Amino acid sequence: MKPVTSADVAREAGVSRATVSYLLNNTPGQAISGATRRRVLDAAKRLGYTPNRNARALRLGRSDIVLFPLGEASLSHVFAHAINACSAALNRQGFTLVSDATTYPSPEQAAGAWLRLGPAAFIDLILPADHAAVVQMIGAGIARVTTDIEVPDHLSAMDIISVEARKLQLTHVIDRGAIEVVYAAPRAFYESSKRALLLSELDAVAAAAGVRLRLETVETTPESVRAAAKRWAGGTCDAVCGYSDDLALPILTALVSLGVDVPGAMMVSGVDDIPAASAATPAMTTVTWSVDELGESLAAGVPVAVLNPATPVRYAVPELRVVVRDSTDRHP
Amino acid sequence: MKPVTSADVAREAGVSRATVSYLLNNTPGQAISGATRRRVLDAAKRLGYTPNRNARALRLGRSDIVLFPLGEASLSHVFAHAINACSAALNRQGFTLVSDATTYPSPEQAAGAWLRLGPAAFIDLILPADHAAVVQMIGAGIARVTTDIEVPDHLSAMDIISVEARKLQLTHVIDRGAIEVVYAAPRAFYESSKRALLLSELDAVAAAAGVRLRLETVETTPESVRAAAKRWAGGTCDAVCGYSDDLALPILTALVSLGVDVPGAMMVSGVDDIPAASAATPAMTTVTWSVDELGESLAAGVPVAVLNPATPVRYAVPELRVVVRDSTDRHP
DNA sequence: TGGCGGTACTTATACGAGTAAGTACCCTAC
DNA sequence: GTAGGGTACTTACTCGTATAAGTACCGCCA
Repeated sequence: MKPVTSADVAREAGVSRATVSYLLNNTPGQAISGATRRRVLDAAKRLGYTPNRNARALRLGRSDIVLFPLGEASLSHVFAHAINACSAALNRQGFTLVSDATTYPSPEQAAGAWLRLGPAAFIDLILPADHAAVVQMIGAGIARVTTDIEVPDHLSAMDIISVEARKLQLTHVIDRGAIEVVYAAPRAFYESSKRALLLSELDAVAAAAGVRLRLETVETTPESVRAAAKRWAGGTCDAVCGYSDDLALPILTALVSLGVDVPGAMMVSGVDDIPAASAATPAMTTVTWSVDELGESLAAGVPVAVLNPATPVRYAVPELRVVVRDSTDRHP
Repeated sequence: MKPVTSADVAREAGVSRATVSYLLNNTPGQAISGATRRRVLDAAKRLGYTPNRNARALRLGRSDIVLFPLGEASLSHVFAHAINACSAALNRQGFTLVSDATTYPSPEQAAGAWLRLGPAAFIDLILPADHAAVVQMIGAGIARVTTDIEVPDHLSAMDIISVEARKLQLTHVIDRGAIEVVYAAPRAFYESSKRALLLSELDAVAAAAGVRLRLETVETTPESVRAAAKRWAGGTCDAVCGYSDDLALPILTALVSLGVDVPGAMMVSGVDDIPAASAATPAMTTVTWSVDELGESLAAGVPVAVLNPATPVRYAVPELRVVVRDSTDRHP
């Protein structure tokens, strides 16, 4: 069964291909009689005509694909919702959002795969500006939609947002009266390039508040978490900030099972707002951001960017906020 | 800056476009001299030539895009890894895997977006066979790669896998000596179409083992989880199976904080193996499946399917397995 | 010396859409 | 009665690639 082309529709309706095209795209400045219009629309529907995407993209010189590289962030609930909102908005405008959850072995391979996809635009949230793929895509005339955040070399906007989230997380426990705070993160983080920035920013927050901040390496394993919890239970610190909910939640349950009073003796908070955080005992405080807003503003930026690929379109990132729950519910 | 076409390369190398095309695709049965080969390759590299994806797809009648609709499953860690494995394998074969994490308001809208994307093949794991999008895509000649699982109407292969996972979960606690089991799931599940199948299958497992099985509605909220935990703590059941780790983990911590001995007095298990499950106190038993295998076999199916879109390619689903941890570590 | 076969190309066409430019017809106004 | 202008179309070309069919040249053998 051959796909139906506009020529088939034209033949069926007894008109030329041009008429079909003008009509279906309702091109301005083209007069088409009511009778013809009806015949053509009827034929198109009867044959089940769908325009060939590749032919159209070839002719117009651009596709309707918008690429959203996700990288490691793919696992986040926050992102999943942002993508939904963004995709819905883009569909309304005739674009197709493609989110790529693949983590490529090298920037070059990512660039290859993404260029092959031939998107009209890409959303740059998790990529550093000097990433090989970004450079190549801009070179290929693909429109870039990015944040209005000032981003240093080798870092992505997401890295900056991520740092801001952790600053907010720390500020929150300090506001709630923490005097000595432990910051717990997995080794993988301490070895990543984002480390330096986050550490200096956190130190600055702690110093400004006159609070003692200690960094510790804790893995998402029962042994590591339990050993850490035992240390802290016998120590002097009064708040633990986990690098993510995935880490903070086990820490919370380990402390509770050791008989530590949370939040009375020790506050615990995470980042991400995974579903299990809200229902934990005690419910865990975490940091999140309003994502529908993000999806909408991403989508809004795309048509603008596509019409003028040379200048990147920048959108505002929605504000981060602390979801205050029992695990830090202590009044200073 | 105009994109470089094969005509540009041909002019630069002083040959015809056909020669460039034959050479770059190393078409069998075409003789090209060493000198020409070098000139063309050199020109292509110097100009930075990349074939226009849309033109190629138009000419060949198929694109190199493979679509993987994710739906609600997008949140699962298991999937994220399967996608990575699959994408890597497909890249090696010249395809681009596009995973769509969007949850569309209607099957028709999903169909629209996916057809616009114009994939050569799609991976059917989360879609029911009678889904409007599946029907339309097959009608459009898009190759379908699917599992060898027998799937009833209105259900997807993922639904079946999901049921098998829960059967395994239940079987495990029964093997460990459970006598009276509570199955906890959110209201959303009980209202979904998968409900009937899962419930009858679970009942069959319980009946065969002579075990009492009770179904309860529990939401992922602190109130709901705590109320349920309190009920069970004062009751007679000795195992709780949560519909997902997101639900089971809060249940586990709520029981522990009520002083219930897990697994001594009550076993707890989930499904998905989220990171926090492994590090919880006690570490939580869950069900997962080996995903690299899945990614590989999906990828292997694609080239076959693309060459012969009429007959769907079926791949075997990797086996589910219980990740046994402390929360069910009791010997019968 | 003419024909055959191989090498190394080129010419020409198709894929399916969008759109500028042309044409045929009718109606109105001078 | 014909020039002008609108309506309702059609013709013809274009996008960048793949490939069937053609051509030109060389060497070899009968």
